[in-house]
Amino acid sequence: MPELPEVETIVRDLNSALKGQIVKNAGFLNTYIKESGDTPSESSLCGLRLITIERRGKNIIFRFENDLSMVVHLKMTGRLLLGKLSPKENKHLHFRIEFNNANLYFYDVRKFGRIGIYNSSELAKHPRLSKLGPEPFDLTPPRFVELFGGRNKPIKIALMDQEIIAGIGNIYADESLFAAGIRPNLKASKINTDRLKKLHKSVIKVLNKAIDNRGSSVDDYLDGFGKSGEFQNLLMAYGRTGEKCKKCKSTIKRIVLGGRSTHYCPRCQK
DNA sequence: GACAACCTGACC
DNA sequence: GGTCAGGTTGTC
Repeated sequence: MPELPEVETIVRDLNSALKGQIVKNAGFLNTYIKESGDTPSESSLCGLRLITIERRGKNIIFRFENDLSMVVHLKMTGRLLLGKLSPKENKHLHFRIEFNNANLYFYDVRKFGRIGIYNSSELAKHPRLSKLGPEPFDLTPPRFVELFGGRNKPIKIALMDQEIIAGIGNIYADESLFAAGIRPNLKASKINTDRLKKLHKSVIKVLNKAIDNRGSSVDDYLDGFGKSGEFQNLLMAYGRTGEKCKKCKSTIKRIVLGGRSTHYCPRCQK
């Protein structure tokens, strides 16, 4: 479900509500979503202070005292929601933490999401986190060009590759490429430096604008308070197959790349 | 690379 | 009944 802007929004919401609180209780209601490889049990969080919550790519990392971290990946339909009261029975509720002043719930209809608890040495070896590429906002234009320049694969596939750059998924790959005027299936190696620099600017602009609008609620995404985002109303390409391009009035086309629906304007994107 | 798999639900 | 869905991972 969520990509960088959605995860960033959730992390900000949760930090504002939970930072500094003490864990009273924590537990899985369904261990199916427990990440394989995590070792300390969830009960070891009890009594610990939540130092802060961080985002790394699409991953959410809760930092607790005692060198413990909890890693959450929401995948397609996962949600982290705050609540004062216990929700009534919900078959999609899989994990909960009670803090002294609020509760945090993990819901996931499709059960693709994962939660794992690690100490710092285990966290350093985490198979997904340890291989993650740089954060988009940390990249200079030359570094961005270097990262994508020689790649012999469609630029959209490279943009969504978490080991090349972290946090971009299907929506923001399509939107960034629209903003840069680049066809999603163009091989990265065929794009000259100026156009790659333009793409870098577009990625940053699109991600920032999406964060400002609290993410895109196309299907399932809700923020930490259970509210929808607004960026779905501003999408130029994603999900607009057959509709008129907002810039040139041509019809938005759909192709499949890397097994994912890909939307672009054949006139604006070359 | 392409493709299926992991799951459930919405929609045609 | 079939298709599709903000993701990742393992197998051709």
